[in-house]
Amino acid sequence: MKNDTVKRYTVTAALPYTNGPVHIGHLAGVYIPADIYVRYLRSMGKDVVFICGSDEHGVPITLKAKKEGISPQQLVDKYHKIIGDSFLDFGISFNIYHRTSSETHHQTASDFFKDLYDKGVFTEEETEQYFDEKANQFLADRYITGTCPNCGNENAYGDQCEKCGSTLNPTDLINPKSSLSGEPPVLRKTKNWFLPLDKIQSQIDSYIDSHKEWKPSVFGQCKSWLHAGLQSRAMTRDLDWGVKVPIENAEGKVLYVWFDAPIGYISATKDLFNVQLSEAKKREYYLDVAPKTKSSHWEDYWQKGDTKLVHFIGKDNIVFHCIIFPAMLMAHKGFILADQVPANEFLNLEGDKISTSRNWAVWLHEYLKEFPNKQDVLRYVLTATAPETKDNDFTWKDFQARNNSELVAIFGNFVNRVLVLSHKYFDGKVVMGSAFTKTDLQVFDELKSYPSKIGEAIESYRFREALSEMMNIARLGNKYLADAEPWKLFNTDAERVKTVLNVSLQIAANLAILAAPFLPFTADKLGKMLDLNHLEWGDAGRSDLLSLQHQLNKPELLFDKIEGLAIEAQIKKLMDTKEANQLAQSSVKEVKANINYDQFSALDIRVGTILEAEKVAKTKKLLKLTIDTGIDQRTVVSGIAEYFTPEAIVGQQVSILVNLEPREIKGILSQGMILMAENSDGKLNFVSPKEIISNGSMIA
RNA sequence: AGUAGAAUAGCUCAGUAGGUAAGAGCAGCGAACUCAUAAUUCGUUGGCCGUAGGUUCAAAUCCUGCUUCUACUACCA
Repeated sequence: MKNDTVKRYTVTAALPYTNGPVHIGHLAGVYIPADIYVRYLRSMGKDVVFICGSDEHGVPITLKAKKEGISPQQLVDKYHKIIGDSFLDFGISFNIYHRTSSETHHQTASDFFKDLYDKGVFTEEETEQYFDEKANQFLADRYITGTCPNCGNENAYGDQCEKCGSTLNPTDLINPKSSLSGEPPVLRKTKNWFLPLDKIQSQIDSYIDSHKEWKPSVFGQCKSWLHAGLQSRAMTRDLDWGVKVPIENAEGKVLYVWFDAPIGYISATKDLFNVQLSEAKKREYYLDVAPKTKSSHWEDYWQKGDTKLVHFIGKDNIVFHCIIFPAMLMAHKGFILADQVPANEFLNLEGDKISTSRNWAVWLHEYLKEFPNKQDVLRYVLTATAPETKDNDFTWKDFQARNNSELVAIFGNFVNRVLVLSHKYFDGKVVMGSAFTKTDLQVFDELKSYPSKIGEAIESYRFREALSEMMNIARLGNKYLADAEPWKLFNTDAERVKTVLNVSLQIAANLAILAAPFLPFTADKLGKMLDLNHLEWGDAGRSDLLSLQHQLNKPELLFDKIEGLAIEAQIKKLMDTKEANQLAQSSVKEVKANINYDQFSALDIRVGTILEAEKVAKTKKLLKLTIDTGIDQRTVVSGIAEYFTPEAIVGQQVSILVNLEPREIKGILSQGMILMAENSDGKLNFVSPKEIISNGSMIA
């Protein structure tokens, strides 16, 4: 969309799922870039709403609530507050932080569904699903476990066996068990409503094709889906937690969370302008003041063609924001579609994937306790290392280095030296001496180029680049001071010194404006030190922001050095987490039921030697082994390829169960099973005799 | 396993309508300076542009294979 046709902006940030607090990955990938973008637009005087909220439905919420022994509502209440507070603390400037469990949302999502239903958009399908009679609910695939028909793993999930990697349907499992009650589930017929994406594929095709300017990863991901052909997708679920399906005979059914969540953006916008909202609700939604928008109708932000809609998300939600949500909006008619979807990649932490369940994360609410008032440091580091084009790694050492050698040394130091000099020589007054020199004018010229340079980078969603340009202003200031050397001139040419400090102060004043989208707390502090009134982007570039005789306040340090000790403490904390995880995982499994001696002696386990080994084509984990068992030479297929290369194990002695019924795996008849010891982290080891023993020896 | 994206200096990243000798910041090294949180400024060392081929007068850039990482496919948000 061309900028001159844009009248207003609707900016959304992915709704965080409310089953845990938010961490640095969320911040770096979604909320900081979105916030920079919005703060910049506001500073440009644009009409913009910035929308977010808690995504509070779905199966994992109900399970987590059960685990904690509280109701789903209590669970989402708890995390809504934690997450909302974190965003507030970090200066993520949402106009509203709404929630999908709200009345407004239930009504909006329900109406939306009903509208599509009445238009005959959905198809109905009756399928058989596993049902847990004890828990009285249908089971998602992931919550059914059983024995894998391919490899015999007893803990395969309903959708996949993690041992042999095969894709399963829940009905494939032998002895299925509900992970809710532990009882065997029964099959029950159930009806669900499907969005026939296949029927509107051509519309989606042309929508995506009209956005070749999207990031390669986003565009590519969409093309990949379209290439494969869109499938009909169920938009309802058999569950009691969520937005009730608003039609007859749909008891016990709710909207699929990915149907209801994006509608949450719309519900939030409605409540943003809802004048009837109580004060309590306003607090709950982090809606303190009326938004500075030109319109007070939510429709303008969702239905007018001159509104630019931008979704900030992580790469895992691309399909929902670029295909499914647009498909829903197209089917409903009357809504605008996203103009940009700047999806970021993922942030890793100290080399490992961030994981809520493994507690491998830097949680925002914990960070602020350990680094009080250092929101901007984290904002800076996460912007500088944002995973804009590929996954990136956050390390505490890098965090420290960027604070100490960039924020402290370049930005903080420049501001500090200017202010200290001004107070030392001129009692903190803005003064002017001899006329500007050629050098001064060149500095002003360069200064003038920054607002548009930074603005263009932000508007192109290149926040790393924008940030580094902002830092170049501080660099410019440091260099100017070093070249002009006012401390040397003061005794001989005080008039020149006055001018030099004037120029330097104007640079600092510009910094206060241009740093604001990235470092709002710092910009604010700097503004106070300079006693600047609220200035906007349009003022930046000027060389007269501070007028003569203007009194500056006492300088304070903008950033403090972060010592190695604090960093080591953080690293230690992570190492402790790692250890705790290993301990938790290595907790010894329960003993199985007793067997009698006959059952034991029925097992024929022998010592054998691997003669040949080769990878089974098209599999990740399987090796085809030829084993000399002493009795014969036979073929065994074993799922060990992730830990052993074929060359490395030829000649290895192993224990082999030789009287296991043969089974065909990937078209190869496997006659027996190699005994493996499995480590807590899943690593496998051969169970073999310490010394070479003749093949065929019995193990008993 | 398929589909898509990615791989450039120790670290974080720029760099494609193919074209002079591959760039920046940080770290490292050397020097200057002292207003400043030993911060700053100047200079400088680092790259077979993942790997093997191909197209071309010319390839980091285009094509193919391979390796590694990631997401999605996977009614799990």
